[in-house]
Amino acid sequence: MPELPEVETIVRGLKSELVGQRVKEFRFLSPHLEKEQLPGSFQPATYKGRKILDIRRRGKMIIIEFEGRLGWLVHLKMTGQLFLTEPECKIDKHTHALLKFYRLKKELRFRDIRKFGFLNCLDLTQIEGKIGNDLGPEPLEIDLASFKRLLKTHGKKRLKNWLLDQKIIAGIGNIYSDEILFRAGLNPFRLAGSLTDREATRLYRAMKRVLKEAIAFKGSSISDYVDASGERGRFQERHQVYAREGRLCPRCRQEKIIRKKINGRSTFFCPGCQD
DNA sequence: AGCCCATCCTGTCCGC
DNA sequence: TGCGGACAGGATGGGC
Repeated sequence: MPELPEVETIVRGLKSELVGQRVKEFRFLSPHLEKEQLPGSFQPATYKGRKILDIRRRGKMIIIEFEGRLGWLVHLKMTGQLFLTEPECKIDKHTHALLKFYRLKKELRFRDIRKFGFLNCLDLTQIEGKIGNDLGPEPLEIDLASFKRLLKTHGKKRLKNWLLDQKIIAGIGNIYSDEILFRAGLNPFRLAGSLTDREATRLYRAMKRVLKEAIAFKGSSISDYVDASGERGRFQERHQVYAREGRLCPRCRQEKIIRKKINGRSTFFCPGCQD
């Protein structure tokens, strides 16, 4: 479900309400998250009485830091949600974990229809190790020269796959890769190493612009995504190509948006003005 | 090395 | 209305 802009929106919302709050209770509501805990994980009871010190994002991962170097490493995958709600609000069968606080009336819930997501209870050192090994740089922090270098070092990959590869750049998913390539006017089948210097600069600027704009609109809500307060995003109204097969291209107004599969993922683009 | 496909799981939508 | 198949924001691993 969520990509960088959605995860960033969730993290900002959670951070503003939860930093400084002390845990009264943490429990799993269904067996699957508990069963998937990695070796060396902490029991939920370990978290009781600890304050939340920080909440941050790395790529599409969410890291919640508790006192005593305890953490949560959360990935929402396709349908995961992490949101605050009133305790009276009904808990359905897709809600898998619950966190209550002493002072805050609202509770934090982890809900995930397809169960692809994870919530791992680990030591901060383990979390940082996992993240450091698996993820490429942040798209909103990388500089132009490093970006161009990455295009060359993974030059045989198609642009679509290059953008989706979390080890190259962390945080972009299927919606934003299409929107970025449209904004840059680049064909998703092009090889990363084939871009001219000017095209590479265009891609870099499109990436920053699309992601920043999407964050300003609080992400895209296609079906399940909601932010930390359960609100939907509005960037889906600004999508130029994603899920707009058959519609007239908003740039050239000549060709229609088409859909092709790349690596099993639906890819939407304009065959006229994306070369 | 990189592409394609299946896989994890549940829900929705579309055509017959 | 029911049923089967395709598809969905992610990531991984096997085969080619």
